[in-house]
This record gives sequence, structure tokens and C-alpha cells, in this order.
Amino acid sequence: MNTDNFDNKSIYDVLKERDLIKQIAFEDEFKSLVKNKKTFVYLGIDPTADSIHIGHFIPLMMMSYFQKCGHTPVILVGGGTALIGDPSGKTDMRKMLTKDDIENNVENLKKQVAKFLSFEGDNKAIIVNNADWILNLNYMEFIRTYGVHFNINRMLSAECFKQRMEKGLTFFELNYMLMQSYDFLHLYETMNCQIEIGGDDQWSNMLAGVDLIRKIHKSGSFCLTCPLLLNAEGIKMGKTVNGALWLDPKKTSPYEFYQYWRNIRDTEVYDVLRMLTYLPMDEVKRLSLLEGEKINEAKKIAAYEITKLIHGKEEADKAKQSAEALFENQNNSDNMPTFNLTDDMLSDNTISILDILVNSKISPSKSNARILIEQGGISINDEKVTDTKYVINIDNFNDNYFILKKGKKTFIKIIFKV
RNA sequence: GGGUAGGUGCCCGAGUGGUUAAAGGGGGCAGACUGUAAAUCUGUUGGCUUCCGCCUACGAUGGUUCGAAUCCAUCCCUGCCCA
Repeated sequence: MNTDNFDNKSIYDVLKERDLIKQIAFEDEFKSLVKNKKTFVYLGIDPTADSIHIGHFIPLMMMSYFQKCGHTPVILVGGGTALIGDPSGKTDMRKMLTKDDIENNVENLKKQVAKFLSFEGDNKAIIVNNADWILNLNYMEFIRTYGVHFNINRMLSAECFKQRMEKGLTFFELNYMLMQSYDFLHLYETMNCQIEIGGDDQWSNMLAGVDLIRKIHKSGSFCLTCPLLLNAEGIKMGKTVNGALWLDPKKTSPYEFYQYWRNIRDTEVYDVLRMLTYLPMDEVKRLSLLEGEKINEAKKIAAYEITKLIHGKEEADKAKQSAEALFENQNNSDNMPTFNLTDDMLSDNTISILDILVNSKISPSKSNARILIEQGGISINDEKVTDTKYVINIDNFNDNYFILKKGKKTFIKIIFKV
């Protein structure tokens, strides 16, 4: 996926060049460590869903660069913490996951992580599950051995707790920091893993782990955070109508995925290219500087590269062609998203416009479908539908499909049997 | 444990017996303009509908009333203060 030679590069320089380091603990010491030694680096992921989403993207890119530079990536799956669930059940009530759920999620995560990391070679990626050690912890022993190292005053002054202090903070949440710190300690002790990476919102938790290791072992442990991917409004990127932008094609289709990146704002192009693709920095800079209409070229490349990374070349090509077919007037409907019209939806080869809109999930409800039609947002084969009672007769089409379009960017190829 | 303020639609937030599917803002969707951008403007934003209406909804459950988001009771949850 890239031809750059990372053998002689320090991971520090690689990350710096792409501005992937937001915060770093013991920077100078870290610099010399990674320069002289190949080490282990870990990233924690909660298996609370069966797919990872775009929030994990940058940390995984970071892991990928670590691996390219010869370090060994360790993915820590939070199977133990997920098993406990969140008893306080505040805003987002986390449901208890069964062991089977978690095992299933872990398998899926592994597949997706494999897009970023190699599971072969000398420094092949390793996946560990913290259920293997935290579930056996004895509470009293844990509190006495490790709890003494945590100062509450200091913890509460951490940014992440400051906000929670206003809304209410439970002991469980406070404990999370200890759990995460213990994870790091465990990896340090069992495999001499000295580095933890994560999103910037994890900084406090990670720093606590670094401190814990340094208190107990009086030796080097490090953490670094990557910037959170924010859009111009300061909101985390990757939010879509349906929630998060998932990496699993069943949850977010490659086309939808491609379009998300194709539609980013001008101001986001540089960040996206730099942090989410392997394109050389010279190229990134060149593309980001394009102005006016030309910047669309950069967006196309960004969308294509990112889709290729996640879904492979074939899917990326398809998504790209689909987009071109729709937006650049090429009569090629081969790779469009499709919907198959089945017999039970038809009566005498007809179906109402409202039904087709709802069935094909273009519209969530008939009410919404009516509004769309009344506002002129729906068209069939580029002819605007203006009547909410319009009935489609499939015998009127020459081919066995027609193109249903909502607004400018959403469309689907409706296929029926002749 | 005591006191106190609250729990409203995707989110924030007004409403404190009837004209409330619920002001206003944010977000979403659609339209205009454009570069599949941003900004701006317009419309729309619970579901069903033969467009007459109907159903569901203001933490939960009961009650008062012709009528309740609004009053009463009990319960659940949250903030703050005291212990």
C-alpha cells in the first residue's frame, strides 16, 4: 500500500511530520528510546460494538506507522471492562455483553485491524484481551497494591473529570483510570511494552498508567495521543445520519463511506490527507494547496485512498465509478447501490412512490416521503416526481431497472424482474 | 440520611389546567445559489391517512377533571447543599 522505506526512519520523525502527535509524555526520553530500540506499543479498543468506527482510525494509522518502523503493535481489547458493563448507566446505557458477544466482536475487530496492521513477520501485531487478567483481580489486593498510588485530588483535576464533576461522577468512572493504568502495567510487566497510544481524550488515563509504572518500576514508560479528528465546527468527524461512520461494509456501505470523504469541507482536506492516508507529505501538501474548484481533485483522491485502505481497491473503484456516474453524467449505473424489488411489493406490476421510497430505505417513513416529494426532492430517471400519489408501473421502463434519486447525493438503482 | 432544584421532541430549552404535536435555538432533510465545499436565503422536521381526521408523545404508574406536559399520590432517576 505504500512504497516508502521506513527502515531508517524514527517513528518519532514520521509522526511529527504528519502532525500525528498531539501530546507526549517524556518527549526527549521517548525520542531516544524509539531511535535505539524496537519496542512494543499498545492501543486499547473497547469491544462494545462488533465493528470499529472512524474514531479508531487515527490511532490505528499511528499503530501502522509504528509497525512500519519496526515496532510491535499490541491491540488491547477491553473484553474485561466490557464484561463488567457500566452499572451507573448514565447517558449511554452500556448493556452487559456476554462472553460470546465479546468473542464475536473480538473476531470482527481483528479482521478490521488487519487492514492497518500486519499479522505476519518479525514484529507481527498481537491482540490481547484484558479479560484475561482483570477478571481475576482481587479487590482488596488491588486497592492495597495499586490504589495507594493514585491521588484523588490529582485525578479530579484532570480535564476529563472536570467536566464530569459538573454532571456527576461515579466511582466506576473514577475507577476506569485505575483499570486502564493496570492494563498498561500488566503489559509492561509481561511483555515489556513501554508505550501506550490513544486519542487525545484518553490523555489523563494514559498518563496515569505511565505514572503508575514509573512509581512501581522506576523506569521508562511513555504515552502519546493523536489529535481527534474534528470538523470545522469542532465536532468529531465521522458522524453520519445513521450514527457513526463504520468500517464494516455491512454497516456503512463503501459508497457511503467514499461519499463521506468526498464531501468534506475545503478546510478539512489537509487534515484528512495527512492523517488518514499514506500519501507522501509532498503530495499531501501539493493537493491541499489546490484552490477553488480544483480542490475537488484532492477530495477525490482522499476519498479514494481512504476507501481503498478500508475496503480494498475493488470496492474503492466501484464507489468512485458510482460517484462519477451520478455526478459527472456518465451513463454507467453498474456500480450504483441497488435495491431489488420483489413480487410481494408489487401489485399488477405497480407500486406507489411512497412505498418504494420507504421499502428502499430512501425515506424512513411515508410522512417523510410525502414531504420529500412535495419539496421536489425525489426523481425517477431524472424526472421529478411531484405527485405523492404517483404510482410506478414497471412495464413502462425499457430496462429492468430505474434510478430513484433523493436530493442531489442520495440515489439507488431499483431493479425488478422483467 | 436531611434539605432543595429538576426529569419536555435527535440535542439544548420555553411552557405550569383547554386554541399544545408542544415557543425559540442547534442539528437533520429538501429547495435556491454553487465546486458533490463554505456562507447565505427558503421550506420542512412523531407516525398513519381516502387530507376528513386518527393514533402515539412531555421520567413511570395510578388518581382528580368535561379536559392534564401543566393539579394530587406513589415510585424511579439526576444535580446542588448539609451530614
